[in-house]
Amino acid sequence: MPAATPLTARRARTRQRLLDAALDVFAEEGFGRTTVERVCERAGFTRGAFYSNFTSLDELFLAMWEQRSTAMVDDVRAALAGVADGSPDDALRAALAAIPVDDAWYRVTAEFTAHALRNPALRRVMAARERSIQDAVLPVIVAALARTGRRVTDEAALGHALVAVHDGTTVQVLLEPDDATARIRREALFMNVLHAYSTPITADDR
Amino acid sequence: MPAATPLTARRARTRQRLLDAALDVFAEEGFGRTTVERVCERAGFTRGAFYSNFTSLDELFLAMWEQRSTAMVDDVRAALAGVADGSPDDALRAALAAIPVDDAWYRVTAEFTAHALRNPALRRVMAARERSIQDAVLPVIVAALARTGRRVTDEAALGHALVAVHDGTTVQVLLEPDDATARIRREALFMNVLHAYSTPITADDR
DNA sequence: CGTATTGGATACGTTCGTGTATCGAACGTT
DNA sequence: AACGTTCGATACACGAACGTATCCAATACG
Repeated sequence: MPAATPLTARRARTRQRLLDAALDVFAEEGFGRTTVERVCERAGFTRGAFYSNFTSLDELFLAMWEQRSTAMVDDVRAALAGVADGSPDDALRAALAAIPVDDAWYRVTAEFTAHALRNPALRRVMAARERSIQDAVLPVIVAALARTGRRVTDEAALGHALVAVHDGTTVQVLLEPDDATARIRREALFMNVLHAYSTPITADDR
Repeated sequence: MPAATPLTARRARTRQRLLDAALDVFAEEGFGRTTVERVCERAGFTRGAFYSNFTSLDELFLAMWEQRSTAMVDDVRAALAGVADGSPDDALRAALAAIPVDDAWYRVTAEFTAHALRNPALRRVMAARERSIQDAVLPVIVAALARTGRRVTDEAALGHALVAVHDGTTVQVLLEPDDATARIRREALFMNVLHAYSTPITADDR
């Protein structure tokens, strides 16, 4: 008889269904307009189920966000790791182009970020995520660049630049759903930034 | 006796007070959690005043947003126009660094953008703003670059890249309030992008 | 200076979401 | 197979925000 939460299989299932529903509803209704009731009905439960699994909507959101956030980082990391020892620039460009542009996830993240700016504790959560993105993605980028014969000059600066470009261009792509130009410009900007923050390794280096 | 809205001086004053209050409250409470009541009490009115000036909270928000948005664009344009015929790179860099990073405005815009992705009409509003930014800012940038001896290769691409970098780095600066590094990185990235999308004009050009 | 009109305040009924307290049913353990 | 435990449903009381309908006061106009 565990003291806090037994966490049986059944419990885990409904918890996950609530988490999944949360992403959908938060994306559809918006961060501030989301209610406990709608999340529950989306998950096929009543509020009773919710209150026996979470204590507040904030708690549910945070749990959902952490889960999805780490999953996203893993996805990106995997996509970039796949570059391996292929052809030079094009493989890298293709890998960057494969980074998913997810409508629902963007909305949730953007609104949560805005919200986090009001709350020191949440701001720390966002800062931590930024760090974990850097930690997970940068090594892979550096390695991929090395395979194309380039050495990164300032890793931290490159990391932040890539995140900024990613975030900034994601909106543009989403706002122009049927304009392929946006995606192309995005990829080009990614490559330009990679280029700006690295130098070719020549034979006489070092 | 005008048919629609007489728009007397008194009316205009309370309208403006409501618009000003709207920015504050939307920034503080968030897009979804903002209520008519709070906006009114912030402006020093009751709901009666509101409903005799606007028909819905959405209408108030849009009016406020258009007003502020064009004001912001004008500010940026003015800041960049000031580069005039000064010293080369540094003046441009200083001008870019002077672009305001406004906490409240960022929150409002970010949340509104997320919301606009759900509504075709609003999405068009955002797209129009993007265009007006390009139209207002690009010529000034191109001119400033020309004074430093550089010619822009792809104006549209540069415009979108600058907006993306602006948006992406603004969050980073706001999330790290007391870290000067973020601002410096921001400026550096701006300059790198300007550099990537332009070439030096040499004597043998053309 | 007086009167008509407009702008904003007050009062009201309604809807919607919340959180708690209670109850019934599915689970798994021996 | 029976029984105790846990999970989720149902019922309830409360509060918040909305939008309208009505009323009083400030303003503009003759």
